Amino acid sequence: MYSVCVSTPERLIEATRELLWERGYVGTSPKAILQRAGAGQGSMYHHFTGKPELALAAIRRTAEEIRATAEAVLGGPGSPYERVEAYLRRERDVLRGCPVGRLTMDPDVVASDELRAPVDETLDWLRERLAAVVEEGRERGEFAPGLDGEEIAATIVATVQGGYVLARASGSTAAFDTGVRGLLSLLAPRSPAGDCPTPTKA
Amino acid sequence: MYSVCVSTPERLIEATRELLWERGYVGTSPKAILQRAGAGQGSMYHHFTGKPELALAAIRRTAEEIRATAEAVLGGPGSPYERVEAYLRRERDVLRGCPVGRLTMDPDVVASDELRAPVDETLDWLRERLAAVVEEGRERGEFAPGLDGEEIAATIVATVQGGYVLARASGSTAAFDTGVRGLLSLLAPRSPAGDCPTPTKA
DNA sequence: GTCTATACCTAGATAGAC
DNA sequence: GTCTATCTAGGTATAGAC
Repeated sequence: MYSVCVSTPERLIEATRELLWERGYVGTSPKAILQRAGAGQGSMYHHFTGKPELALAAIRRTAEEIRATAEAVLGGPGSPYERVEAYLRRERDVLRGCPVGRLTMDPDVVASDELRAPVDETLDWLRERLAAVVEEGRERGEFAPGLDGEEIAATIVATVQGGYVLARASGSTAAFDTGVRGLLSLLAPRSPAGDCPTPTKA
Repeated sequence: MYSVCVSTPERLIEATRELLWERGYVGTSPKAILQRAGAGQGSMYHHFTGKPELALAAIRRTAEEIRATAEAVLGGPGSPYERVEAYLRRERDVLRGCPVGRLTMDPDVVASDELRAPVDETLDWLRERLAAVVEEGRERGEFAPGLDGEEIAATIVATVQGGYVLARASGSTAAFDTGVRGLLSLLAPRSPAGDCPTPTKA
C-alpha cells in the first residue's frame, strides 16, 4: 500500500511494477493491481485505458530504473575490467529475477510490439554500453586483442540473464554467482607473466 | 491434433508440452489443452487429477528430451572444446526459448516444489555434464589451467539461457549467436604462439 | 473412457451514481 | 476522480449420462 502522499496513478503504476516482476504480465490481473494499490476499478479505468496501457507505463519506468542503475556502475570509476566486474558483482535480488528480462518469457508481451519495445531497448542499450567499456579495455590491453566488444557484451548480458534462470531453478543464488565467477575468470586480464598456457597439440 | 494412432493421455501430454513452451504454465488453460489435443473435459480429468499433474508429466518428458539432446552432443566425438562448441552452436528454436528454462519465470512453477524439481534437475545435470567436459579439456591443456569446470559450466548454461532472453527481446536470433560467439572466443584454445597478449600496467 | 451439463470463481471492462 | 454495480467471457473442476 502506497497510501501516503502518493497519487492514485502513481500507486497503480508501482503496484503494477511489483506484480509484473513477481508474476509477469499474463499472471497479473487488474484485480490484484487494484488490491495492492488500494484503489477501485473506477480509478484504474479513469487514468488508464486498460491493463496494457498501465503495464506499459510500469515497464517503461522499470526500464529507466535499470538503465540508471547500470550506468552508475559502468560510468563510474575504475578500469574497464573493474567496471565490468562491478556490474557483474553488484547486489541484485537474484531470486526475483530481472524485472525486464523476465518479460521476454511472457507471450503477451512478446506478441505486442508496444510492450516489447521498452524491453528490447533496455537490453540493447545495455549491450551497447558494455560493448563500449569492453572496447575501451581492449584498447588499453586489458582484454585480449582478439575479442569483439559487441560479442563480449552480449555474453555478459546473457550470463546475467541466464544466471537468474539457474538461480530460480535451484532456489538458490549460488548458481548465479558461480556463472559470474566463471565469466570473470575468462575475462580476467592476463597477469604480467607465467600464466600464458603452454599449448599442447590438439 | 495428434489424432492418428495415439492414445488420449498421450495427446494431452503433447498438447500440454507445446502450450507450456509457448505460453508457460500460468498462460496455459485446460481448455486450450483440450482443444489442441482434440479431447473433452471428461478425458482429461479421467486420466489426470488436474492441470498440475498433467503439467508435471509434460515437463518431465520435455526435461528428458533435453537431456538426451545434450548428451548426444556432449558425449559425442571431438575434443572437449569441440564438444562444447557443438553444444553452443547446435540448432535451436531460439525465438521459442528453452522449454525448460522458461518455466523458471513462471510464478506457479517456482512456487511448487514438485513442478520446479524436474526443471532444477535438468539444469543441474547439464551443468555437471558440461563441467566434466571442461575439466577434461583443461587436463588436456585445451583450456587455461586456472579455469574451474563448474564455474565455466554455469557460465555456458547461463549464456545459452540468457541468449534466449536477448533473442526474444529483439525478435531476432542474432543476439543469441553474438553472445555464443563471444563466449567461444573467450573459451578458445590458445594458439601455439603469438597471441599471448602483452600485458600493460593497470 | 469419453461426452455434455453444470457449477463457481476470476479476468477484464463498462455504466452510471456520487 | 472515485465508487459500486453490472456484464460477458474464460479458468478450473465436478457430476452424471452414455
